[in-house]
Amino acid sequence: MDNYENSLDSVFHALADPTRRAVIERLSQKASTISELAEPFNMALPSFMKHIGVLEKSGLIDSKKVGRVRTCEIKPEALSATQTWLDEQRALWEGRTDRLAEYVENLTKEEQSK
Amino acid sequence: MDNYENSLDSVFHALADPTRRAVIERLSQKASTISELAEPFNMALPSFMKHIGVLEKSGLIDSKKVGRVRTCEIKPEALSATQTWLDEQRALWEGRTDRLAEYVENLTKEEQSK
DNA sequence: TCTATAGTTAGCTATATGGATAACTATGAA
DNA sequence: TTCATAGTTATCCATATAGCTAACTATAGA
Repeated sequence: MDNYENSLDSVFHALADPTRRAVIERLSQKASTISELAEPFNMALPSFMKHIGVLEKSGLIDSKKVGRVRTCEIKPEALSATQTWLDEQRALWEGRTDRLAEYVENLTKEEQSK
Repeated sequence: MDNYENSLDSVFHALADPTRRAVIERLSQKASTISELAEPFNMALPSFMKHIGVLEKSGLIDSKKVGRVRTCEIKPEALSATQTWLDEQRALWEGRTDRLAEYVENLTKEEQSK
């Protein structure tokens, strides 16, 4: 199994592309075949397949081929790793004693930039 | 302001690098100068500065220079965008009627791969 | 058995990324 | 006013990424 850091690298990288996020959005709703997933994209199939490969290597999706049809499904556990990391950062930030002062300062800046 | 999709692209991309995540972890605890942030990394300063640039363009951090010292601080709002997206995917997945069956299937697979 | 369907494999290209060094600017301190 | 500190700018390089086309394999259906 990959270590936690490597997995964060590959999961965040996989999510940094709109095509791949759209695939995840589809697969969050239902398992789908390669053709079904590729259909909305104006992209050659081998190009699309690279995105599927990136998602699969990151652990965000899983796929199996039955006959000539490959079906993909999401693996929600992989999303959890990123959520955990993000929650940790937020917890650190929220635990800071200087948080309120900073937050007010940010609000002031936003107000000024309007 | 960039649109939501572009911002997800750049925020996820920014987080897909261990150096940049380490910077975020530090800044979640306290605002710090460039030198302080760069110190733990065995990397030339201009290389490190590129990471700071990526984080700043993504909106994850902010910086201002006073005298010759540049101080960076985290902007936790930018983390929220990714958390929102991830929560949405999880909600979709959790709302599925076939969820339980899939979950059991995954558990079975994990069991087999032990 | 022929043919269409559903992917796959093998290359090619342009651009982006993550690193480096060298040389520079600007500021604080002695 | 000289010197060290803290970044910055300009260039360069190797590798990774995201796209393409062409040609292929394997299977379902007529």
